[in-house]
Amino acid sequence: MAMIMNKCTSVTLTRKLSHPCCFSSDLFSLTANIRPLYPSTAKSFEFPALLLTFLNRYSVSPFHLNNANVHFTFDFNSFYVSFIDNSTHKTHLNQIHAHLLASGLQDCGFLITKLINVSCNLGEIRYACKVFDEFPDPDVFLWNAIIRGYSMHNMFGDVIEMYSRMQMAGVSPDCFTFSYVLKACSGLLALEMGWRAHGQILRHGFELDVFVQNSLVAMYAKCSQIRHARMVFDGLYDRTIVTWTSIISGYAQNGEPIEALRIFSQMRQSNVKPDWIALVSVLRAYTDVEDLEQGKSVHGYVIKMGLEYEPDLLISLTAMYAKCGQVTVARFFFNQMKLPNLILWNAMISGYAKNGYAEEAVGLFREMIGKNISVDSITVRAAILACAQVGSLELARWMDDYIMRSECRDDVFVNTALIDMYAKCGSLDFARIIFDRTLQKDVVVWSAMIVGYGLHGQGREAIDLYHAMKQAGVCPNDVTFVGLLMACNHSGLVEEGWELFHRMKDYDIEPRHQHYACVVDLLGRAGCLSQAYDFIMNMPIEPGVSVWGALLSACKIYRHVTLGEYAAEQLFSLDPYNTGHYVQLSNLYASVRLWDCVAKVRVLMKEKGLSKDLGYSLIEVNGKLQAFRVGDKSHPRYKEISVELERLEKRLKEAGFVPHTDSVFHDLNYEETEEILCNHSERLAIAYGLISTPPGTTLRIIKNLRACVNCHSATKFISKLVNRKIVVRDANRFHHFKDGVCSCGDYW
DNA sequence: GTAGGGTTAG
Repeated sequence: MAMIMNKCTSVTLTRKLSHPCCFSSDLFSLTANIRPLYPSTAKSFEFPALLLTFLNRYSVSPFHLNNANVHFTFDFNSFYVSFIDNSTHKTHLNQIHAHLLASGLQDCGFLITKLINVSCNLGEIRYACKVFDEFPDPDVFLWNAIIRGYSMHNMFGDVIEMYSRMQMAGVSPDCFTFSYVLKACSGLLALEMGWRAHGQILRHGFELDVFVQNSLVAMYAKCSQIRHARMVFDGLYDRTIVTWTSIISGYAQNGEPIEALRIFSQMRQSNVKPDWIALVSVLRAYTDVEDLEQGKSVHGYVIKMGLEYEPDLLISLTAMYAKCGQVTVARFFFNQMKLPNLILWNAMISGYAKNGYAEEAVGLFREMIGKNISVDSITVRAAILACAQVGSLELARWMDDYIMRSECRDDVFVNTALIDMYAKCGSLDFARIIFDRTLQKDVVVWSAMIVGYGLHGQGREAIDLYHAMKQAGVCPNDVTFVGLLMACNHSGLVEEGWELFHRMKDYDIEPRHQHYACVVDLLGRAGCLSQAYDFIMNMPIEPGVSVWGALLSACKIYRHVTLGEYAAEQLFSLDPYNTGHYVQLSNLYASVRLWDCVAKVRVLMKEKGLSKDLGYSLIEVNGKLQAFRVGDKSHPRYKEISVELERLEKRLKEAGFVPHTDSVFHDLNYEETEEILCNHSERLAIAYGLISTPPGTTLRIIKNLRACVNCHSATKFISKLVNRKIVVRDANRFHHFKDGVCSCGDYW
């Protein structure tokens, strides 16, 4: 065997190999000959395997080796490339690096570039940096390699820093550099930087590069500049699936799912076939608009394309089903997943929470914690939303306690959700504690607290907070005013509410349906029904369900049948399948004893296949929620409850309580009516609360419907008779009963 | 060696 050194970059090997069977041992001897040249590397690598790869590259088969004198050039660069490519650890790279330096190859930039790329692939970004810094005069490839390393590890700040160092070093960027830089701008939401990069791209003449173009579209979309993204997109002649996906997801991310879907159909017309990432974006848009049918058809397409095993696409499908209310289907997918990732957990939990499956949401959240799966602020927010729905203060306390010990404790979004949760679970005091300890309160934090006060009918506190908010230099928004107007309504501050409504224009806030509905409610509460009607007629926007609903409520309170009928007509045409409107009208008729009309409404409902929602009340005792339905006798302690109920009834009568009979749905005779009223679920819950808690304990009740006049009146009496605070959350708001009065001032 | 995706939403 002969070995001729050809300077430092290659050797030529000539060898006559004797026998077919000896191939591996021949390789071994070959190795043995090379080894002294490279003592350090030879020790650490699977040298023969590498050499075999190498021989293949030069089309030297074992056959050749066995039958002829083999004569080939051993190229050192390729040799190093093989070594670098096959490295699996930093120590390998370090040896090669040392060897390169020792062989005088340190100037061979492309090998160092390779070394840096592989280091970065192995996650050794610090090491890559060290190698980079030791290289005397890096070219654009080397700069790109180190920038790529930072980019692939989402270290976008470092990408930008290296980019500016590169510019200072006087090295011109290329298309690759700009792809990385734009991606970093997207990641950092650094629009200013993105603008500058765009300018430089034009100056360098890279605006026609498809990668650069796609990166620009994505950057503008991520930085909420969807119009600019669109301008770039519209200017493109060649659009790849990546371009289309960027603009589609851009619209979806910027809250314009309809436009996203419009562009998707354009894409289909251009005969561009979607891949799984494109479908993920499309699914997101259908998820946002909660279009189950279209979502399902995407699912069909996924199956047709054979993409149903793409894990991340399955996650999007699960999220779509969960958000569109198909939680059982979603759960099926969820269960199929071997190792659900955080996004999937979040999609499932928020799907449950959003669709009223609060128990399931909380259960899944507990499961995550039990399994030590790390959660993020999105998980926590979905769980908080579920707790707010459940309405259990005990559960709310548990959630709060968990968050205090987690990394989310200073997250503004999480704290806002906590304020909302406590308010909805009946405790403004705890809501206020969260509010007070939230640093850097933004307008939404202030608004959440104001809405909380509104929910509980504490109008004065809401208005005080509004002034404090302005004092703190925070500008109110439309939600703030919804909270304020609601607060005024719920506590009878008619003048103040009217005044606040007119302050909205000082902040350039266009009133929306909710604001108008609040004003109608305010006027209605004051008994100014014709003013309320005029106000509606002069609205600059078409009055919607909430506005007519407010008018109908007021008509019911003041027994104004003709106006009430008019409002109901509007409601029936806008929202024909909402049972509540029919019940309201029926109650209005009942209040003036127009039993024929009550019957007519009942027939109307029957024709439309509607039935009155079953009322139920929940009461929390020792952290457990107990449900009571109207006339429910299934409770294990029903006997005791009914004894207590009778006792209460007797005491109520003695105290001079006269049942109101006009709020019932049926035109029954007096005795029957009274009995049904007595069994109203709220009363059952109170009776149970009284027998299962020590004297003086506040009773907390949650109802699914609005409070009825009779129960409301009775609960006022009871609060005085038994000397208890009773907090009732109905479908609309909170009632705090104490000493015979309710915080709502008898208007709700 | 470059570009595109998902979970929340007061």
